[in-house]
Amino acid sequence: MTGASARGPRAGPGDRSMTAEISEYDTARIEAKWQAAWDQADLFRATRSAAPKYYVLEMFPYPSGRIHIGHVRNYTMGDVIARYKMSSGFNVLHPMGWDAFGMPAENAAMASGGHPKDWTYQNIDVMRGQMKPLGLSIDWSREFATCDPEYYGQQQALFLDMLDAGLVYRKNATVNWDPVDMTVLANEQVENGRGWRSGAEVERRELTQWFFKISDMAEDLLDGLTSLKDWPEKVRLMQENWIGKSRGLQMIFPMTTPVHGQDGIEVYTTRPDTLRGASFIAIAPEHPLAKALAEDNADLAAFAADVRKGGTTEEALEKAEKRGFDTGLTVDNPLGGTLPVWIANFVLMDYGTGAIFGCPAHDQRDLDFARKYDLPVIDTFVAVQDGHPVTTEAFTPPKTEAVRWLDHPTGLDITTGQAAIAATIDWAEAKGLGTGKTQYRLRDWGLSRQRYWGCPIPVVHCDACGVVPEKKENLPVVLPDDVTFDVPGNPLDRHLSWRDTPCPNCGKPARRETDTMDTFVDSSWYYARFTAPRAKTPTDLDDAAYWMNVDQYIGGVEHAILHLLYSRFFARAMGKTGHLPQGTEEPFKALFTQGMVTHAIFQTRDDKGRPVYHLPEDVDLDSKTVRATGETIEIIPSAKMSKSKRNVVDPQDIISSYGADTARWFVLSDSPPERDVEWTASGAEATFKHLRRVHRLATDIARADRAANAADTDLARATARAIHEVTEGIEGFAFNKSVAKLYEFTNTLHKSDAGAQARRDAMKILAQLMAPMTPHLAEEIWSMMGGEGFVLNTPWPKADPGLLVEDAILLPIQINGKKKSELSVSKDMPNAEVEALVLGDTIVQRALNGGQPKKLIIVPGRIVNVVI
RNA sequence: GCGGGCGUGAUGGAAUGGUAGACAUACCAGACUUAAAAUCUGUUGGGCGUAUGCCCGUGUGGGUUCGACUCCCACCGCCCGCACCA
Repeated sequence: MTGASARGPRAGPGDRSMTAEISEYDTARIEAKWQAAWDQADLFRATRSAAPKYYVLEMFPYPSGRIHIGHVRNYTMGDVIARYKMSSGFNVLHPMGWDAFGMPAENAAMASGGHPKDWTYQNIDVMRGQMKPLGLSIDWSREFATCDPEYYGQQQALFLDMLDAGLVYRKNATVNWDPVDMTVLANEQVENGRGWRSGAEVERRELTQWFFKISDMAEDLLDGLTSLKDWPEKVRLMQENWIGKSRGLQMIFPMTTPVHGQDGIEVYTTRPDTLRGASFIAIAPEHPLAKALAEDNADLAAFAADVRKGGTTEEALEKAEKRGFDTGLTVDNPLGGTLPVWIANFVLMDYGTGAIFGCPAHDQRDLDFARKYDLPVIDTFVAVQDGHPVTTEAFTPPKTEAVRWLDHPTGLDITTGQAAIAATIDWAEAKGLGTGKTQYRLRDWGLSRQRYWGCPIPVVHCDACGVVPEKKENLPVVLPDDVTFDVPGNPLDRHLSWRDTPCPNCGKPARRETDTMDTFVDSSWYYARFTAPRAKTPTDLDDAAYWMNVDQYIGGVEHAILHLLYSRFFARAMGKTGHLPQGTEEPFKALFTQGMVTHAIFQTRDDKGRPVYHLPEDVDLDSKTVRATGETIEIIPSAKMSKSKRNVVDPQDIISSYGADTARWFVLSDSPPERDVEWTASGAEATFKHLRRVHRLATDIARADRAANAADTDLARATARAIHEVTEGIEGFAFNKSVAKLYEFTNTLHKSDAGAQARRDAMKILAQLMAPMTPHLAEEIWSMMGGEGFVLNTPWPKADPGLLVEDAILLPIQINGKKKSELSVSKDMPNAEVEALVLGDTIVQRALNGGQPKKLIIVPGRIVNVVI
């Protein structure tokens, strides 16, 4: 009997309606049915009990308006983990919320009227409505948006406690200022030195702003990275570089003639070993000395103002030429002689001391500067072999490479930069010239935004008392609703009845702070809030102690630095202010960064050669033409989805044509989760067909009636292997491999000649294994097979170890490392017997041609290699 | 410039020192059909050969090893992150 003939009766035209009723894979009906059943059973509510917990979290979305297929991939991955852990006996916390403050809401209000609040909450409703049909195992009872006063009020409480603990302060800082929109712009909002909305030339302006003291924790944040074993190496490295620890020397060059009360310039350098090569001092245009000099030097003031224009973007800085202004002042060089003091556009005020010594021979920037302004170039070391003086390229070998030192103050001859630096710091400290100092590139986190749609900073400015924290009982400081966006600038500044308020300290008239918080603040502690989203304090320590930390965090790699670093800072800050228990300093135990969903772009060109984009449904892929016009299309594969390129796939369309399970299965299949996955119409279609095949197979198996037979054991073995391999794939975040194994197992089951009961048992296991990926279909099959309760509540299957080991194995035989033959042997056959069988193999004998092998390597149970 | 990653059939990918190409897509062929679709079955890395078979093949060149997609060195190409950080 063949597998094919054993399948149930095929539906002929006559009995079509009957068959349709029983066996049709009706996704709309099946998915709605099971989602309702889960809701009814309140299956996803996270509850505390004696059982172990598992907290799985996907980065919450910004409510931009519609969900994207990329969101589907992100949440499906989390859902696979969540459902797998639920079936494995864990209390699972799998919440969802909205990162709801931010500029797009205000921009929408400016562009088309309306209110940011309405825009945001409407978007949330739409997106929640799009997410629910996906059948995610989310505890919706914990949902919140960061723009809920209930949430941001607690954030204000947190802010006040951090202020109290000295973790927040105010200082002047240079920012990108858009003079038309009258607001501070983030670096990424500056394009070619112009504001991205207004097109106005951006200025660098100094404003008093609020800062979190993240730099205080630089060392701890760096240290903590080593414990994050389940984070991608890449992300840890990016954070390490961002923190940017360096060791150097801080020293003062005395002014030859003190001016404006300054008798020295303090300099920081990581290359004190090149001190002898110093040929000038360069200070930042914002350096106090430069500012003092500018007061009575119009040319200098003009230079500083000119340099300040053009923003602080990377591109602007990269293109900027090295420019300097000679102050005419000099400092004394401790090694003898004097050095001229210049103001230079490439020296940053907020790193180190805002002043450097220039060593043109061993720094390309300094060399460019020296050549331009005709300053000396002094070699301090040369290559050990054929060393030659620096001409047009600075000599900057790795610090680990040994070089020959010329007339070094510490008397060094041949040694590495590393060793020379250490020696010079010791030497300088002994001579009292300076002190060794550790610097971090990480700067304090400026959180002030001159914006309406953000969390108000809960302080009041009083003429008498200064900056006064709002009283906790007055929280939340709620955003006023009656604002307009028809005038540039921050509406809070213009809203007098909101802005003017009595001082919480003395009661006299005072003004509220009108800056709001950076939206990164909102997302820096939401994971903690999810453990007790309705608590009257930022967190509930008992709940936090049970649920924290996040066991698996999943999101885009674009948040590798800022969001994840800020969250790590906040977890520490919340610990210090008593809002999180011990052991939560690293809030995300494991991190997974998933790839994007991409889609081909179909384009033609207009008569001017500009690209014209076409929707996938408008092109014919066989002939590679546009259906309507017959023009030949260019296909750009694997491009990031973008509305303007017309290659966006709307999850809702997919769900309505194929169902949620198809969308979920597709985004998990083929590509490894960390890599991009290409959405193709044929792939989606094929996925649907496969699920329909599984459904039909289940229908057939439910009806079939065949006696137990010898094939039952084979099927049991295949089942055990499937359990083992699918589980391994899920545990190892290789969902594509689990999907492949499920295909394979389905094919095996389909072709199996096993008896009805054996096939039913295998089908039940298949339903269990598919459940994390395609939960609706899995529940449907589970119930068709007579399974009890929900498949989700059924303990995850365990592979019988006895069935995983094969008694007889096919042992490959290699000749000189190439597979030429194979041998069927029992798994634990002694090597001597294997050797005899190998040597008796006809192909081996032919190759040996009567001779003896040079060597015979037997790897028991794996392979044999005959070396001739 | 600095740091990191990747390179395997027509395509997405599998194999992390042991049978390269699992699984899927696409293509082709066959069955069913008046026909098409759907469904089912099968083939498909390249070359030589009637064939048992043989040779080549994981970006390129070299090395280590009985054995290399996998480890090491050099190069080429692509991608990502950071960057006047002294």
